[in-house]
Amino acid sequence: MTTPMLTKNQTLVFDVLTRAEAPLSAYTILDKLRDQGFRAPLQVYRALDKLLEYGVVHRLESINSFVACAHPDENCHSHGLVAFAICESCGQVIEFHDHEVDHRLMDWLKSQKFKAEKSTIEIRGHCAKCAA
Amino acid sequence: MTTPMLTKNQTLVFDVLTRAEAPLSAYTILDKLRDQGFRAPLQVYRALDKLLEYGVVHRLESINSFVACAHPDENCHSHGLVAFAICESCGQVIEFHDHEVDHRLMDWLKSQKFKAEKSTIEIRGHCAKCAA
DNA sequence: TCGCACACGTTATAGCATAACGCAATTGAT
DNA sequence: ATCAATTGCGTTATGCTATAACGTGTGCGA
Repeated sequence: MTTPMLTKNQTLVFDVLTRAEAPLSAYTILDKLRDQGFRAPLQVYRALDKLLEYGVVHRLESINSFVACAHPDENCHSHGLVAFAICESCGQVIEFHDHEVDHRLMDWLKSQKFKAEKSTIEIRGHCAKCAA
Repeated sequence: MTTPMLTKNQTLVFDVLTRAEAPLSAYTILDKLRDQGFRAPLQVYRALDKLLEYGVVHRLESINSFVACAHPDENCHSHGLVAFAICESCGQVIEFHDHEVDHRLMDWLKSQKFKAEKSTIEIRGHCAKCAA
């Protein structure tokens, strides 16, 4: 799937996420876009839904927040599983992909005849800088 | 760490989770315990916090729910990472542990000098029965 | 017996997410 | 040209998830 042209709201939300240094909650995004005319959470959530669908934004389930994909040009959906390391001090997120982990998980799921659809792999802790 | 004696509220919450066939939200637990005198969310959350600390209950971040550990007798915290396959039809959860995946993830984190503290691995999809 | 730690109860509030309505613009088939 | 279907948008209201802040009671060691 190739990413279609983004609408005005989608672009605004995506830009905010791209500029952010750390994941943002939907309500934080809303606040940052009030000057651009955003009034209600739904405006943010609707844009996010699409951006997630296009694979240019990721949702971090463990912190109810959203980040721009680390490589929005390629299509993240085709990379297999995505994992995240989230620093609890500075908020920074490192996104990574590991085929070994993918295969191993997929094999296990297969052995259970479990049809995987969505996956969440999130490690919380402290990044190199903050752990010092 | 060995699990200490559970308090009354902790026992009530743990029993509800143990009897449940699927993960429960905190508010669902609350409703199930109204007859036992529960009135407020905090009673549930406080018990859950302890049960999570003891490792006899897991939190499923991607669905804001809680499940009893699949093997509460051993100590789950010493098993390395825990992963879950969550069926979106029947709600059933399969808990599993894979050292290969652990190592692989841990190696990667190490290479980034990232100090891991908590991990979340959750796969949503359809179980063997429901995928048919 | 004083002080501390801990579980508990209650009220209030904060934070995250979606339902349901209606309008406007676009597209594309008839 | 026109109608129907689709999609995005705006608004109000509501529901679900989680915690803050206060106070009470109980047990236990110094």
